[in-house]
Amino acid sequence: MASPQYSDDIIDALSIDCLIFGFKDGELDVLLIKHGEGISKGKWALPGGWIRYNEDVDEAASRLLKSLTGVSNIYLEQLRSFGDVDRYPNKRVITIAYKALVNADNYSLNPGFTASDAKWFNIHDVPKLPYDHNKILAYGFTNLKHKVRHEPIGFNLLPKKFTLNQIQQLYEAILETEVDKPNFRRKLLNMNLLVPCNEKQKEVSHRAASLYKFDKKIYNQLTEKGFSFEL
Amino acid sequence: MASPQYSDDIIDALSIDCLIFGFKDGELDVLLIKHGEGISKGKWALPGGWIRYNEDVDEAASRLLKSLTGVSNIYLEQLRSFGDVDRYPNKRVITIAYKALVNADNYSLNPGFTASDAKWFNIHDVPKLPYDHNKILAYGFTNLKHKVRHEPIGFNLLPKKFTLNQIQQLYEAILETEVDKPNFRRKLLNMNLLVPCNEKQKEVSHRAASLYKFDKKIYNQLTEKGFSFEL
DNA sequence: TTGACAAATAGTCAAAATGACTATAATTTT
DNA sequence: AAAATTATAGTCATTTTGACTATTTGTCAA
Repeated sequence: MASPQYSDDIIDALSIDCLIFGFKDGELDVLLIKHGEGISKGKWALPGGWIRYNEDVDEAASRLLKSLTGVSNIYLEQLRSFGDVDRYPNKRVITIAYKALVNADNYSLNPGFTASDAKWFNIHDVPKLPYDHNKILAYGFTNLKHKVRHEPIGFNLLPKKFTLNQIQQLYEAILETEVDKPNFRRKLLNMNLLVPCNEKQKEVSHRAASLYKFDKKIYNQLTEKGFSFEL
Repeated sequence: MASPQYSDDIIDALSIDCLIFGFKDGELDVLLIKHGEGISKGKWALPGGWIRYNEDVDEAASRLLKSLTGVSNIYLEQLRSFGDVDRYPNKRVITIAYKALVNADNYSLNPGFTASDAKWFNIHDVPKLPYDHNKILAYGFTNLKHKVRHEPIGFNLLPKKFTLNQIQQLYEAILETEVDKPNFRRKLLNMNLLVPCNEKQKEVSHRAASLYKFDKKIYNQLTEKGFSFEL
């Protein structure tokens, strides 16, 4: 058995992959890195890597994401693991996938470690990825579609203050459908999840919309308890 | 690095644990085994073990469950993995937890392999388990509570033909709450998920209830699409 | 400065779903 | 034959929905 000798010894049969969704200009994106070395050099892939013997798996996910992309301090949540025998070439590697939602505007990408580049890709414009990364992405996207109907999700994907239309566009981007505007706002406002900022958006070439923010307490309550948001 | 030499070589940093929920006489149960050997000999724990180099992780879960308890041919679904540094004594082991729902009546338990005993425990009567197994159980139970509101679940937990009261008891056991009977049946029947068998239950000492079964097609549709069943 | 436009926000209304009940029906046991 | 039990049917006021129409507030271009 491989045993931990140095603090950065890694567990060799187990990797981590991060699926990071971003929202920007009404579009849903995914964060990919370009491998700078290794067997997939030059290919775009989900950011990921190996787990050390002396760190929790959750910690490993945050560390890897930060070292590869520069993105830190976000809430990563475990998606599931993928363990088919042949998912990785020439070696048995099981991977644990993590998922996070971020506001793409807030993150400047700084590729590092074994990544030569890092970039946001539109969800519908993702190239063929190595290993089973397309499968992980598909699973994560489906998972997000389900999630959006049962708990609030905009907190991480939207700016602090946002308009009702922005949050509607977010729902539409995730669910890949269009919804009726008046009905959407009525339903959303009735949940008491949003509080008005008493401010208007600026620099738009038409009537400015009111800005809202999330009520943190209600948001957490609803995340805990779940709700139903059918559209 | 440990390398695969024989087909039953195992991956040493990674284990599997199975959380099996059963429903019987209106009660929600969990399946535990008694360790017959190893560092937890004599203790009750979730059935689990090691993954071989030449099997998918999903396969490993089924194989282990069967060899330890005799239960086979059930749909095991991955729950999530647990990877804290200190979750397992003297060694770094990350575990992948699986979950299944079965009709406890249909399964005769046959302890085998490293298990000296296998038994159903009422969900509220589970002893202190080794490692982080109580944490896994708690996570899985919460997961089940959420799930029951968003997709049909009785298919595996109930007998082929069942009464409306049985399915209501199942919901009450999972959600740990009581619900209004007429309203529950109205809501359930309106979903078109159930089809009447045109049969009555037998050998009850009061008015016999009609038996229903699931409409497989609608069941699958709803599982796919999700729904909202707020109580 | 005025009218065309764009988008935000308000309001209408019938239909459906919900929650809290009450009433009745079908059995079996005493 | 009455009492007990559970199934099933029905009532009704309130809330939520879906599909709309209408109005307001602003920019921009002629």
